[in-house]
Amino acid sequence: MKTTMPLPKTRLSAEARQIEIVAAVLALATEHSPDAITTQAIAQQIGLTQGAVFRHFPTKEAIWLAVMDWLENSLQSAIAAAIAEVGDPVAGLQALFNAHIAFIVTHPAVPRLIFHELQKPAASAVKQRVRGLLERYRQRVTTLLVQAKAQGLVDPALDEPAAATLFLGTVQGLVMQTLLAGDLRTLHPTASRLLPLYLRGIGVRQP
Amino acid sequence: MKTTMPLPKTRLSAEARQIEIVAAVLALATEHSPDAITTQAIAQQIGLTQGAVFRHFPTKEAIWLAVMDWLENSLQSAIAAAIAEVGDPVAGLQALFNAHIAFIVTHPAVPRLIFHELQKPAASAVKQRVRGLLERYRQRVTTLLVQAKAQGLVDPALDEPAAATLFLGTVQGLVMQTLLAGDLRTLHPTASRLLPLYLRGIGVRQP
DNA sequence: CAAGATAGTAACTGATTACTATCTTAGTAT
DNA sequence: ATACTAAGATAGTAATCAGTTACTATCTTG
Repeated sequence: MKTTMPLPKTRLSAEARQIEIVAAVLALATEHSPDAITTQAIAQQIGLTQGAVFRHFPTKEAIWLAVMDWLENSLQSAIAAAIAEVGDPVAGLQALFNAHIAFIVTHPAVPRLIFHELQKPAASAVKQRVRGLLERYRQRVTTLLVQAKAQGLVDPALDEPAAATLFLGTVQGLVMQTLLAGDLRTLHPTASRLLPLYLRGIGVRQP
Repeated sequence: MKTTMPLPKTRLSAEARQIEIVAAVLALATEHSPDAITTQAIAQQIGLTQGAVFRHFPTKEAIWLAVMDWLENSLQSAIAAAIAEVGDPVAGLQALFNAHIAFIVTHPAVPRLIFHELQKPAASAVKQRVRGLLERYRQRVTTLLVQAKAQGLVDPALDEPAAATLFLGTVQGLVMQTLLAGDLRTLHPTASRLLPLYLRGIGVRQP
C-alpha cells in the first residue's frame, strides 16, 4: 500500500514542503514505528534528498512539533464539530466518544505517535505538547460531566475527575488493544459495545 | 537515583549473568526509553564491557524475549496469588485490579516496555509474546465475568467480552495517564476511585 | 596439578543516525 | 536578458548502534 504522491517534480515553497513533510510523517507512522521515521525515510517518501529536509526544518524535533501542531488543530476541530450538534451533555459525551474513535480510524498513525511520546521518561518539548493536548481534552470531558450532573442526567454523587479519567482510559485502552490485534476495522463495533457500559458506570438512566 | 550493584568484581555463571542482564534492562527502563536501552547501557549498568553481553545472549532480541519471560512469570504469579484468596468472582475482579496496579507500582518499567512493543507495527517475536500475555490475562478476566453472571452478581445481560475489554482498558488507560503525569504515587488512589465506576458499569449491585 | 571450558576484555566492523558545507539550478523581479 | 533568491543535490561529518574477532583470565575437573 504505497501512499506516495504523484511528485510533480517541481520545486515547492517552504510552506508547502513543510505541510508535505508533516503528511509524510503521518503516512510513514501508519506502517512503521516512530523510531523508524528517519529524516532519510521522510525525504524518500516525498521524493527529496535527505539533506533537503533541513531546508525546511532546523532540527528533527521541529518536525515532530509541527506534527503535533497538526494533530492539535485537527483533533480540536473534529471534536468541536461533534459536540456542537447535540443538545444535552450526555449526548455530547457519546458524540465525543464516537468522534474520537472516528478520528483514529481516519488517522491510524495518531495513537502510535501519542503512545510513543508518552512512553518517554524525559519531559521533552514534544511530550509537553502532547501532555497539554490531552489535558485540554480531559478538561472538556470534565465540563460535560459537570453539566450532566447539574442537569440530573447522571449519578448525583458522581466523581467527575475519576469519570473523566475513565472516559479517556476507555478510549485509550480500547485503541491500544486494537493496535495489539492489528485490525483497525474492529475498533468501531467494539467501541459501540463499550460505550453503554461506561454510561451505566457514571449512572446514566436508560441503557 | 543510581541503581548500580555493588559489582563484586567476580565472574558469574552464564545463568546468573542472564538474570542480572534482565534486571539491568528493567532498572534502565524505569528512567529511560526502551530505545535508549542499548547493549552498551546494559553492560555499563552491570559493570561489564559491551561485547561481554553477547556471551550470554546471541542477539539483542533474545534479551527482550528473556525480559518478557520474566514478566510473564512475575505477573502470572502475582495475579494468581491475588485471585486465590477471594471467594466470589466480583471480589476476584477487585483483587485482580488491585494486584495489577500494585504490580505496576512495584515495577514501573513494565508498562513502558509493553507500550513500546505494542506500538510497533511489525509482528515481531517479542510483540507476539506480549500479545499472548495480554490475551491470557484477558481470558482470565472473561472467565471471572462469566462466573459472576452465572452467580447473578452482575447484569444478567452483560456483554462479557466488552466488559473484559473495558477492564483492561481501564487499567491501561489509567496507567498511561499516570505515565503522562509522571507521578506514579497517584496511581493507587486514582485506581480506587475508578474501580467503583467500572463495577457499576457491569451492573454490580451495591457501590 | 595440568588441561579444557568458559567468562570477560579490547578493539574492531559496517551500517545508520541527525546534521552540514558547498555547489547547482529553478523561479522571479527588474 | 540579467541578477538575485531560495530550493534542492551532492557529498560529506562525527557519533552511535548491534554484533564480531582475537586474545586473556579464571574456574572446574580429571
